[in-house]
Amino acid sequence: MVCITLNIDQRKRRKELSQEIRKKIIDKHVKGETKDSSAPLSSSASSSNGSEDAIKNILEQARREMHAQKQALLEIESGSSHRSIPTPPNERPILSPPTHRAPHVYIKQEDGSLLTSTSSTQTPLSVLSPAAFVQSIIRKVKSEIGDAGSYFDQHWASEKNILSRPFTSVSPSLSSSSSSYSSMVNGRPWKKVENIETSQNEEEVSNGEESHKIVEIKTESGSQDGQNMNQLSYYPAYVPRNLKPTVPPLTPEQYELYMYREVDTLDLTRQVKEKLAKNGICQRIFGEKVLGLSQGSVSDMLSRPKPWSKLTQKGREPFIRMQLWLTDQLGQGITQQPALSQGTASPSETHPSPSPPPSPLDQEKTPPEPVILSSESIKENQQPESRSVSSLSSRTFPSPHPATTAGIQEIVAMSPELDTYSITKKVKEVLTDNNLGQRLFGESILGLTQGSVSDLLSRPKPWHKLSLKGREPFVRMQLWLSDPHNIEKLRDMKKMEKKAYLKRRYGLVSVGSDSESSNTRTDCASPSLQPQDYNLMQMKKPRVVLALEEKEALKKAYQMEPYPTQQTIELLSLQLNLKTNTVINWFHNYRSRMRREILMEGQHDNDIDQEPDSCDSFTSATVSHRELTPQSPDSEIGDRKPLINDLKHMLHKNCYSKESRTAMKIKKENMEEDDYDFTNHCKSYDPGTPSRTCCELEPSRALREKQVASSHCDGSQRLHYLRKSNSGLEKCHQHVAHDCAASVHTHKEIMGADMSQADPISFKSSIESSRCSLEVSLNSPSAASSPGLMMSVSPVPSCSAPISPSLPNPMLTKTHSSSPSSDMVPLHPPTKHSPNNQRRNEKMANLNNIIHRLERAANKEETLEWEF
DNA sequence: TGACAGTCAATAGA
DNA sequence: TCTATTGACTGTCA
Repeated sequence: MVCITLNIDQRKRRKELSQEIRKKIIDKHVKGETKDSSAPLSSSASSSNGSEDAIKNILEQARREMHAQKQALLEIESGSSHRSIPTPPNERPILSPPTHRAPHVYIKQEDGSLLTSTSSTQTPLSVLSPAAFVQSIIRKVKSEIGDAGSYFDQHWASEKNILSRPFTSVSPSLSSSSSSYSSMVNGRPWKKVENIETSQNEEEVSNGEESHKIVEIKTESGSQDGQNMNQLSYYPAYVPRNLKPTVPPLTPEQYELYMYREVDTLDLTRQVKEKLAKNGICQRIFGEKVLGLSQGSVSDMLSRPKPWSKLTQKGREPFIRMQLWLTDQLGQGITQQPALSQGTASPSETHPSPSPPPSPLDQEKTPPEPVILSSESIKENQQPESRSVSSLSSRTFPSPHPATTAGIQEIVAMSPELDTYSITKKVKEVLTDNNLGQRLFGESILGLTQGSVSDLLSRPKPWHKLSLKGREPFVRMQLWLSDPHNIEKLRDMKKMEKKAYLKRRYGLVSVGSDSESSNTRTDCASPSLQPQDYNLMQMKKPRVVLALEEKEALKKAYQMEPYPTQQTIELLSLQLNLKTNTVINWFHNYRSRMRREILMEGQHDNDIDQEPDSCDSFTSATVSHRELTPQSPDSEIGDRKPLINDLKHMLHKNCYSKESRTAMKIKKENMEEDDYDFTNHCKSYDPGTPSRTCCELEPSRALREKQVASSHCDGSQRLHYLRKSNSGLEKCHQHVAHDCAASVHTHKEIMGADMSQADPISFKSSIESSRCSLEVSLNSPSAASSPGLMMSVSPVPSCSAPISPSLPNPMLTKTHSSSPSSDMVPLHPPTKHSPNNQRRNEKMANLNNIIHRLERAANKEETLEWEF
């Protein structure tokens, strides 16, 4: 309950913030209409708006002052570490509207239909998430005021959090770090540690993870003293920082040169990326030698360049350096690498920004770097783009949606509700029809690994359940779908990947730039396996694979106690001989996955509900739910809408799953062994016709909705809910009367028997048996408190058919075998796929547990409402 | 600190 | 070879 409450609060909070952000953006864009729209793909501001300019000037002035102060502090202080400096609220620069386009977007309408629109006018939002937004403000302020010791790192640590992310440069690692930015770059702590332990020099170890670690560390430590940088890289993030970055900061004069010039950071970074790629320059080297930043920071900047207008002075520094580098005005050590073909369209030629004279600073920061390698760099500098394939994409698959490079997150933030199910469905179709693998798609388009893609495609969360970050992949999918050349491009990538693979395989290319580099481990990997790599491999933590019995035990434990106490966890770990962390992780994962799956399927069911053959009453109930649950932030019911809907979906799913529908279409299936929980219950049950199932399920849903309504709504809203649910029940009654009278009778009998056996307070005791979970729900206060209701239509129990996991339960078996009449009628006929049933059961358990907790919490004050 | 979202990546299965 | 599963992890939030 606590958890749910928190969710509600979080949702509320996010919603408020989201609205606030949207409002800001809208305001901003409304104000910014006069902005220079000619800037191609520019996310930089060209604010010509007077008031904005004034504000901007003030801010800039303030920044300059702060900068001066910081510089002074920098001179005074040395090696200071983090200091938490109280930060006054600061303004958040708002992005000028990039001119990206977000072509066809499937927009989920209120009525559930899809609206495909060309949202060329979509205005981006430079926001990661509402929470991140707020934090970024704080961090930004910190970086602005910044303590001297963490000035540089603070800058990027904060700034990059609000960078807009391009659609194209999709790197799994980067993508994964979108919201937090950190390090998601993929870290497997233990791996990182190993890397850290084993590598003495980050430049020697090109392991991607390690580089990520470096990213993380450097992000924390920021631009450090050059000589210490590498060393610091192997320290935890809390390592005291040095003040001096690898590359001395640009002088105020240099800032001045660019300060008021509009720079298309997007274009700039694109050019840099091209140049890096063409010249095979490693990001890490580039970052350290040219920008004075870690590879991660470079990667971030290149893949998610912040609009110029949003950059602080310090934030602009790297971009200035980039310009200098592009124009060969920086220490040209890097660009003079053999592999670097200077002829490669130096963007500088086209870059509008003036080229300030190379400063001594530049000379310092770009010492010749003979170390640079091509193979290594190739990979690394592709890493920001995306891994392997995506690295190819950076060259050959520039961007399926160039415009979206303005910042996918902006699009996400501004995106209307998308139908994730439809999108994923479509994507799956396209991928399948065109024989395009998930891996390729994921790595090059979504910036995710195959597993994640599979996950997303098969179990897309409802839009409203996704955080901004979580919505990103779906927006990318949407954008990709709208790209008329998406398939061709992906195919090209596939070819390129093949070529790269062949090259590598035959020794032409020693470094993986192909599929194997699909993970960060190969980023910037050295051509050959280093000794430390072997060490790493040896030290690699083996993946834990839980035995079936262990899983079953955990599942049972979960059904009994979804949120196990520490004691329970320890007990389980002892009994199962597992690490407590493994048990904890398992519970986390299981809860999360059950939740997600249920939601996803609920969403799917919603779609199906729209179909003619779906239950009218439920459809109406669904609609009514939507209608009744406005998204007003201050509305309790609104806040609870997701929850209620979730519950509804869960119930719906479990009572009316697609499997059941499928099964119904498929005819009666052979009951498999692990369907025993259903088959045993259904011996007297004829899977029957779809209509019958529908009838059976409908009441339960309506009933459950009623319960949910009772427990989560107040006043008139609750009444409304109840009316609706009653309406559904009435319909169900009708259905039952017409189509499944016999079945209903059976149900009644069954329910009578069942309910008579029900022990409302046998939560714990019921755990002892395998029927635990579902019966927990059945016997939950709400269920118990509405026996009449149960009796009248009965499907609830069927809905809550005993979950009894897959392991046979003597008790259960006995009960059902000996007393057919007491068998619960299955919600749906057993499906052909036994895992589905089992999964459904598990989900049911999950659902019921949730409901149970809700009801338990609401029971005290809502008791009367349960009966009607 | 716990719950959670999101993700990676090893592994299993088709 | 591709996809699905899933243990583990990071970062965020309250």
